[in-house]
Amino acid sequence: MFDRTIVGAAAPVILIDSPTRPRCKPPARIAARTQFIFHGATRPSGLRIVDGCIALFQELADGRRLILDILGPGKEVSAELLDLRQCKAITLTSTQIETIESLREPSSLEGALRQMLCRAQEHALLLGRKTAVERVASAILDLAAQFTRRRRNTAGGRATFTLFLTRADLADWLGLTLETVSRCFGVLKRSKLIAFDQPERITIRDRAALEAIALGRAGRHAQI
Amino acid sequence: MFDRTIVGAAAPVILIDSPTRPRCKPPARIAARTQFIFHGATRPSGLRIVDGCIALFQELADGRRLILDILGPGKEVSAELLDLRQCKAITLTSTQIETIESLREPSSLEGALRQMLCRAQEHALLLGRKTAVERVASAILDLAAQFTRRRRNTAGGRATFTLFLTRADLADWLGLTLETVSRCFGVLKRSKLIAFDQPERITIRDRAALEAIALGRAGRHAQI
DNA sequence: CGCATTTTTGATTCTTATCAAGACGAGTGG
DNA sequence: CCACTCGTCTTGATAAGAATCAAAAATGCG
Repeated sequence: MFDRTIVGAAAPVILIDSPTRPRCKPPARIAARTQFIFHGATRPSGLRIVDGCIALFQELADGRRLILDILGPGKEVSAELLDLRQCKAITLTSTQIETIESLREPSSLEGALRQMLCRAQEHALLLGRKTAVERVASAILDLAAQFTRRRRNTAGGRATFTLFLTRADLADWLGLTLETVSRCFGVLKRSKLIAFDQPERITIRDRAALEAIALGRAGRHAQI
Repeated sequence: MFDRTIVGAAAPVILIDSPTRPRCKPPARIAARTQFIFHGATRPSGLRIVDGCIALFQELADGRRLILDILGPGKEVSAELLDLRQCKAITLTSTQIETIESLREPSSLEGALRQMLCRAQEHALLLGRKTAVERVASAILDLAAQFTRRRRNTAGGRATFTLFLTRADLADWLGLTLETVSRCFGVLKRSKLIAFDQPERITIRDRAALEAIALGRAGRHAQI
């Protein structure tokens, strides 16, 4: 129940409840659904996601869960960014990370903090004032930006990407239930704003319309 | 419609739509409901709230508003903290500020960012996963911590403070409507967890119970 | 092939939003 | 001093949106 595995040489990363014990020399690959927390007391030792997906989340006393942010390739995680709060991290797919001991300028941490705060504020607006469909549209656009691989085939606003989050993860991120998330995907699919055969391979078919909904430009009671 | 007033000597603060033109030598007093934005391009010039209350907020395309944070005495505001996003600030009561050019160590900004992020994450949990009553209970506790004056009379968890926010402000902060906020105040009042004669002078009568609700320890369907 | 997990869909309930009206208080001018 | 207005707060009736409960498809895996 308390499987501690150190990632990296002197890296202050503790893995708990890890279903596997990944090789932990950076760059390391961490198995999907591995929960890990950072040991805050030690020296800065940032990690950058090379490939994969990590969710930062928080829990309420009775188990209600909220995913605070979804981090994709290029995003940084470190004790300084995470230890603030009882915030935990979990990989949503097999994830490759690299240490970034090298670029430890003071500006780096501040920039990362600023970016996280920026995203947190945007997400607060989503949670506080957007409808279910607007939330899902926003999430799809955010994830498309983070996880769409090749630039080609992105013409006309089109983009296809892998959803590393289950409907339940999305629900915990967007402050909804998994059924509502599923229904919103259905609505957007039937309206031909998105397309998917497998539930985790999403294609954006009409980015402009999706953005209009996500930003509330379509109005609160848009029929879609 | 675009009334620019510079606060402080070289302070990069722009007041727009200010109903009055306050004397702007720091420490300055700003009238209630003065909206102001910071000019981000200039050099760091933080402000600290001496007395009063400022709300940071954001708007959606169709006018839906979300207050991101409520700042009381001791809290800092600056271009670095605010410029991130189309986030605006407004005083909720007559507010006195002081410049903090003096303590411009690099650590200060980072600490302030960290604190804002911490509060933003806590608020995200509130917006995403708490019920209306839980949100109002959380807000009351937060505001009590920020705005309760004297330590005396705080025995037994009791505390009385002035609510600078209207029910509509609270609604925009908590992702609710003003009617729902009012009803929740009524519920908490009838349950004797809080008391008030004037709607803006709130007394906490049972802090422990309020905390239990705020933290979700009472369970999602608590009868109160 | 069976089993487990995830997703979808349907029926119903519950919470909160919306719409509406009245109460209260502060400020204004006769 | 008293109507009058304005803004805020409270309360009630109703509606809408999302949650909950339930069950059936789809998918992946050993």
